[in-house]
Amino acid sequence: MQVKSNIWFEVDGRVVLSRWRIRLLQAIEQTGSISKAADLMDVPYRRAWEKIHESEVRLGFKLVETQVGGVGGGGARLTAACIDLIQKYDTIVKGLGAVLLQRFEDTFDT
Amino acid sequence: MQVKSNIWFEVDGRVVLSRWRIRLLQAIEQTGSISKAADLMDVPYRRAWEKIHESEVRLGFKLVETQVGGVGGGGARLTAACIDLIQKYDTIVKGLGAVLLQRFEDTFDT
DNA sequence: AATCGCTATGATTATAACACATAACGAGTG
DNA sequence: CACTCGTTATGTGTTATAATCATAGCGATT
Repeated sequence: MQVKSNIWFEVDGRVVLSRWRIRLLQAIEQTGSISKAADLMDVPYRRAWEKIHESEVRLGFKLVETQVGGVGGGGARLTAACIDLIQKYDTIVKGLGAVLLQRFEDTFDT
Repeated sequence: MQVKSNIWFEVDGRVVLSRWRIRLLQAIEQTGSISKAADLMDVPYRRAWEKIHESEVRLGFKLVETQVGGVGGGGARLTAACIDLIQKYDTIVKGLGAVLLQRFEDTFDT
């Protein structure tokens, strides 16, 4: 048996940022494209794009600046607002996982 | 925007205990029946029973001792192992929500 | 103008949630 | 002893949700 956790942000009761979405955004930052990020996350492009779009609509601002066509077919990069949000998420979540795991082990004597 | 969290236990990658399931079990403890607990949780009996059964199979021991027929048609009560698990879950989760909220407010200056 | 791979989105399929329905049970009651 | 009653347990069909497949359009570079 193991303990798991998730921490996410909501707007009007709908998810706008979760651990998975954070990883996806970071993958976009690394690869420079939604498509490559989707491959990295092992999900179809469709799903990656949809989740980002969903978050953007709910938040009311863009997380990803995309370019269609051009060299390499196009690409994507994170907006400043997105980078700021990721940073805030990391700050809030940092260390909590470790605390949780420690408590779990203490409680179950592993 | 608000922060949300969930903490759950897994066995072989499958959920065996979550906040929702804890509440369900506690409702069974209070009411003495899965049926009444389901009403309290505002879900059909079918679902309540299924989730409990699922958890029991995955854990390999019973969470709820049921009696079918008899006075009042039957009933249900938590096993000692179940009560122990609930207590462990509460111990682990206790206070984490408050810490999370505090961090959220500090980070977003609310 | 031809290319390339990426964005964007429509259409389809698979999966999970939900609601409905019903059999079996057994302590108490008349 | 036949009957009642509310509960457990489970089958079945339907609906909603999520994942997958497929394809059009773009534009800097060659």
